[in-house]
Amino acid sequence: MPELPEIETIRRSLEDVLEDVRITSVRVELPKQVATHDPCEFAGRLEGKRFVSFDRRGKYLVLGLEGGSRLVVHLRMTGQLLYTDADEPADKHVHVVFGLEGGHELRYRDVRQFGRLYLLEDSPFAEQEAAPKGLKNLGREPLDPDWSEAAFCEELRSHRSMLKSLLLRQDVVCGLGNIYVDEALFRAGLHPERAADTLSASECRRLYHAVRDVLEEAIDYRGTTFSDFRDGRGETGGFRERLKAYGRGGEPCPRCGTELQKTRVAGRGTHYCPRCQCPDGGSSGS
DNA sequence: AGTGCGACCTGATCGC
DNA sequence: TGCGATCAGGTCGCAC
Repeated sequence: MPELPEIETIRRSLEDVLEDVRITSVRVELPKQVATHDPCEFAGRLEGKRFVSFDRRGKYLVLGLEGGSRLVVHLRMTGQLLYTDADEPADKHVHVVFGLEGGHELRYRDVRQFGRLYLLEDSPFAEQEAAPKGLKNLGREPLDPDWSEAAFCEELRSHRSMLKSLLLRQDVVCGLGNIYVDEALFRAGLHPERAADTLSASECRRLYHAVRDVLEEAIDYRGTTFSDFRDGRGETGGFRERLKAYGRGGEPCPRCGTELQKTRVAGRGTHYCPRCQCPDGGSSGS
């Protein structure tokens, strides 16, 4: 569930409270959540280090530590990183606890236990065996100023797959998940099952801007909370009520009033307007 | 190259 | 009241 806007929101909220803060202890209660080390070694390498940088790559959070190592976190579906007072009670879903100077803790909480923590070195991710494949093969950052319309259109035309599958691929464009793919396709007026290599130049352009716009707006609203997403301070996001398609199957399309459909495309729940996003392309004008 | 599916998990929800 | 089935979805590995 947490996608680019949610990870970016967490990144910012952690930067506010963790900059130059020292880790005093590390407790791993569910070892499988740490992918790179056993609990003892993980703790030993982190204790005493300060957080010095806060970055994001796609859906990965990259926390830089004093000395150059990096704590990389992928939240998958239900992972949370929560900054709290140490005396705040923790529930059974808190699986890793970083004790911090000043009586606080950073807690990794994950109901479904799909998320992973990686402790990596200073060198490029691609050179590290322990780095997750997905991180090594990450595609372009959709909010990078260097990500051009032309590059995106060329990429689209080189694939025959459905738009939905393609936009979900992190090695093509990183950071999109099920929610923002549906939203971007709705905004662009493109059917999720449309073959990528059949898009006209103007359709490519619409999709490019739809992706960027929806991500930027969602960040402005601090992400989308369906059930699990919280930022580092435990706050929910405000973008949910601004979603136009995702989670709205059966409701009228906000643009034309036709009933929004919920189907399954590429194995995912998919929400779209059968009129505004008609399959043969069309010019969904306005 | 692409597609589809099972695996990994728990909790919420629904039908009976 | 409870029990089983189903769904939710990010990523990986595998089969076709």
